Amino acid sequence: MIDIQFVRDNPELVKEKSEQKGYTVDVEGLLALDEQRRQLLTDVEAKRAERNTLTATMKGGKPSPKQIEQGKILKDEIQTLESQLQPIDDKYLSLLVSIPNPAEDDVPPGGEHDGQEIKKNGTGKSQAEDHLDYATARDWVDFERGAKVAGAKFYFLKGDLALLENAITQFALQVIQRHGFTLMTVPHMVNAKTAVGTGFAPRSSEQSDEYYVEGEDLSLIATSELPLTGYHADEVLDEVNLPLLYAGYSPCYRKEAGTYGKHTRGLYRVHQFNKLEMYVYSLPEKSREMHEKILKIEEEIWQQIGIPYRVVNIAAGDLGFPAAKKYDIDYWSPVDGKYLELTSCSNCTDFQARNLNIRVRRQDGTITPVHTLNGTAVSLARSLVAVIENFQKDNGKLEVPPVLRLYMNNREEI
RNA sequence: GGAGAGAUGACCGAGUGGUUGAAGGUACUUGUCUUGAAAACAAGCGUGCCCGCAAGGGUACCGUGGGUUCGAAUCCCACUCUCUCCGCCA
Repeated sequence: MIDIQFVRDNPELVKEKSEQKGYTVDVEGLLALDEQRRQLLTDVEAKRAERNTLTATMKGGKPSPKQIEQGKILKDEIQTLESQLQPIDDKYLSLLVSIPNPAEDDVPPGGEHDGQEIKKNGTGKSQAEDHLDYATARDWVDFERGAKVAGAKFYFLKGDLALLENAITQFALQVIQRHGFTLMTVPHMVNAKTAVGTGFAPRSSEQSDEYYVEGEDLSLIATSELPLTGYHADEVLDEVNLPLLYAGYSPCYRKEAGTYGKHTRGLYRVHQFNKLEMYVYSLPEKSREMHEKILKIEEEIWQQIGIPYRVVNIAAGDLGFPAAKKYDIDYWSPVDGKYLELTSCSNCTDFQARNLNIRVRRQDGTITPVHTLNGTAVSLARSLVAVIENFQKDNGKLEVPPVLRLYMNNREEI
């Protein structure tokens, strides 16, 4: 959630920034409730102070009937005030959490198509065979049987393609380990508190992309960002230990409801895929720098594998609720003749940390929310699409990118 | 899944209705002593929110949520988690 003090100090800016992200928020309503809430809180606390003073006079001895009578009156008054405060408090909180994290000033305005290309690397081929036809012909992927055992958009990877997935994972893991990330396996389900705190839609929401476990307070994770954010919930971290660099490896489960019409063929958009994720807990003043660093690591991975790509500074309207800034890396698709999203990294500033009460004790003794960042190292199903499209050889084989051969029994092609 | 025990501050650990935000200890910070360190001694040492320019004041918090009471860490109810034993099991 956003800092209420920031809203009090910058009501117009908050409104503007929210609209820029595509959210209509009731800032005036929030501030009015904030005002009411503080007034009532002051009243309640004054009454409680009265009660505390009264009970202090009754310590030990037997209270007189008169004292008890006075206590009963105070009790009623407190209850009345509290019952007035409760609904205001609830409404106040629901309005507060409806405000998205404002985009940073260097985020371009606009929506999905307004991202700003800030870099291009490598030149791609002009054409290639569609990855699904290519992989199916070689018996590397089986969507039909995936549908049989689970449903549409589920799949089996087989043989060399499954091995290639493993190779990409291993390679990426080596890269990020060199940069200081600690590998973690994580729970593949999280409770509502963690999911909502991370910024994912609550169970009741229509637009939720998560799978829920019936009868349990659990949802399947859409990314290891969820458990990795919850990992330090309700903790006060020590400044000397920051930044904390975690690498989460897990399957990601997504309903992908409402994505029809988007690029959906084959492995590009599926209900389940494995992902190696970088996650960072950072000092507030270091988070922008960390964000650039995560981007550099992602670039390093794709440069070394040899995939042509571009980097896009995502526009405000396409950022998502908790992110203040996001970079996507889009790979060159010779099949579609354009760039398609491959990875992304976000700076969520103190937004998730506020929700989940994750703070840092500074050297000077003050305590403040940390900043959290996440970035894809490799998102597997999609990485396979990028490699298949960009490494087809004339002899009908798929070249194994040189840096991956170490993890593929030194094979040069498959 | 069954039975039992438990959950208190950074940590250990007292506390079963009334100066308890919480004894005592450890750790930490500062000071005295010391050539320096250790030891010893002294002082300090939770978080959120509200009011206040500040100094400071108020309030809440002893797993979570309800309840009883003039008053709850302490009594009652529900839930969550941890530990031990049994069962099951990769």
